[in-house]
Amino acid sequence: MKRPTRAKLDLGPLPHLLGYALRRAQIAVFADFIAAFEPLGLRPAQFSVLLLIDINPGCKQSDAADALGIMQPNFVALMDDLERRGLARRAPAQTDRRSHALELTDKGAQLLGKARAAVTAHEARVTQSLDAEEASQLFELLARVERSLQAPDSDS
Amino acid sequence: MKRPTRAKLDLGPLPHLLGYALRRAQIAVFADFIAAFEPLGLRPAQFSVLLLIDINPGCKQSDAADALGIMQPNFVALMDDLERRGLARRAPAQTDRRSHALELTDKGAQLLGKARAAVTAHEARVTQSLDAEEASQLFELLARVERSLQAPDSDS
DNA sequence: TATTGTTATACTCTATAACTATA
DNA sequence: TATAGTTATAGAGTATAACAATA
Repeated sequence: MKRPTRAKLDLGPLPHLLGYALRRAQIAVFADFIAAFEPLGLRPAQFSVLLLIDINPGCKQSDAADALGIMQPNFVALMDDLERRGLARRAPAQTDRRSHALELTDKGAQLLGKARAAVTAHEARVTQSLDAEEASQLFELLARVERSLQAPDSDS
Repeated sequence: MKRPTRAKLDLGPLPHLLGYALRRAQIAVFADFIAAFEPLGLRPAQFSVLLLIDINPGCKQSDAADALGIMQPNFVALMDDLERRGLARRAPAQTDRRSHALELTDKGAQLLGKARAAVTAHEARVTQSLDAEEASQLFELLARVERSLQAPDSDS
């Protein structure tokens, strides 16, 4: 029972800074996600790529990276791994010989099925403390914060 | 004016996953913070350490790391940098010759003054799309989500 | 024996420059 | 001249094991 006797320090205004509160909540939610998806061998980014390809079959690699906010050079290794594991493939694009049309394999579609079930359970856990109205309010406020900071210069 | 002609893909259920929405909002808020604090030479973690030492002068290094959720080995380099820049120091602790009592230098306190002004302006920017009640609601919901995921086993 | 701070290390994520092959 | 994909690389952030000094 011997507790480490760790003194709890005063965090001052930190918990009232939006960035800090967001970071703490995000870390907690991601920890649940990572633990839940570890048996499937999927990290959050890998899951989002499989999902995106399933919804947009044949999409270009650069469009996929752009949609998920992943830089193209970093997306290459991600796709390499999914392809090596037989979950997705780079098919040749019809019109442009430079680009790849991304597709799920049958194995990838099958894994994504399990992932969809896991994500439903995960989502139920991380929103367990919120009723439907509160959850909807939280998403609304998060989207508004993000949108208000996006491209303050709309002329570009 | 020639736009890059980037196709906008369907993100499917991703925006309705709490972890994804949190991550997007957190990245946007941190981008504002990082840009605002770049002139002061402070990253988010460095600012939080200076703030914590100011509020808890003489605190132990391990307590500071624990309070901020930073692992002790990683905190060492953080403190090394702040000490090398003359912003904070490791004073010898009175009762325990193993531990350090963390303190701000005058220079560190002075920089923290500017940082407090910068953080006030930053906070006003990132909450500009929310009224007082909405901001308070957002903090409440974030804290509740985090707390509901913390230590599901309270016996440890 | 356990704790404080430290070193060494490794893995993930992120970011930029430069290359190739196509357009 | 520009784009799609790639390589190489570098920097943060984060994680664990093991050590010396001290309790």
